[in-house]
Amino acid sequence: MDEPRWLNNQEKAAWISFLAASNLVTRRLEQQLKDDAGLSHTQYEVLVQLSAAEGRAMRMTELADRLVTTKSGLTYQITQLERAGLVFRRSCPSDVRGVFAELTDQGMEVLRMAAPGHVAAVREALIDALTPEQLNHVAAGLGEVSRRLRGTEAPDAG
Amino acid sequence: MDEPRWLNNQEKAAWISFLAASNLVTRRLEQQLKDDAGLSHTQYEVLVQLSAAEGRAMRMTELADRLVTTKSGLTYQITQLERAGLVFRRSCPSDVRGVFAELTDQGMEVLRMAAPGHVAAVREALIDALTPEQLNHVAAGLGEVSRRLRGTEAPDAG
DNA sequence: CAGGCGTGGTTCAGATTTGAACCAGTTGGA
DNA sequence: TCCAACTGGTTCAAATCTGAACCACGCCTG
Repeated sequence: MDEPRWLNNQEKAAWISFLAASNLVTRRLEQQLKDDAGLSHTQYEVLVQLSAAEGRAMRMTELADRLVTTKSGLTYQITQLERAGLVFRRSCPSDVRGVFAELTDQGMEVLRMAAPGHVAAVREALIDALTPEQLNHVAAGLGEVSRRLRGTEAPDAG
Repeated sequence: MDEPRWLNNQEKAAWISFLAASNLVTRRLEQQLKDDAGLSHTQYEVLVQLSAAEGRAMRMTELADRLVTTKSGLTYQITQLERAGLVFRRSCPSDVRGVFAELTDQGMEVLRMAAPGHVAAVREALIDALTPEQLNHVAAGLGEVSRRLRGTEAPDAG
């Protein structure tokens, strides 16, 4: 068995800052949304995606894919949002199995109320912490990382 | 109420790639560790931290801090690891309230077995996806982000 | 030395996530 | 036409996470 290629100091630093930033930012935004809008970050993202979609509606699988979550996880969250009146399900005309999640007016309104605070938090946590040039470097790097991972993604199990 | 400073396209792209990369990488590594070593990423990180610590032991709070998790979450995971025989608790001599988590030989061994596969996965997901220069840019940016967030962190509630 | 406050960890109930079935409908080829 | 393989979503039990209480002890001041 070959000696694995351990990380050198630069690489280790990159990895550690990636992990830390990922956790810290996630945690911070989760907090902010919960406090200010009573939404989890996942829920907020659902609203955002739907609000930008054709007819404010999107298929479950497509949505799960965008949010990088599992089918069963999304089923749960959509049920919650439906209960809260922010979203409703309707079946897909072209495929009986399919389900659309559609944003309600109330959902749109909640999103409108939540957005400014959320954007401010995103700025504070990430955007305004960096120079525009730094930000572009980060975007380029992480964009590449995402593209690659999406390409070799395992099929969803749930 | 002032119009919030919405994100421009560059900023939006940066934010989206950050979120996607964060989720995708996390998910991928979680998967790899579970499959190859039967550990969650949190558990793996506990072993890593302890293995690098003085006397292979660390205080609970310190550990929770490093892992960017909550006290109660760590309590749970340490209990799991203790059950598995990879870690044990012992009390702190200088402060009766304090608890040390200490790595067992078996824990060290499990870490040794898991590390190569994990490092390979980290390389594939992040490190080797980028040029060294890109990687340094990313590290610099995310390092700055982490530093800031750590500075203004809310006290742990759990 | 008492009293009040802060800290270190744990406990607990409730919310969420996960992956493995599972059901139903769709598709492609024999 | 028929059937096997696949896809879209849901369900379920088990694992994990979260935050609020809680307990016990350290620390500081009067």
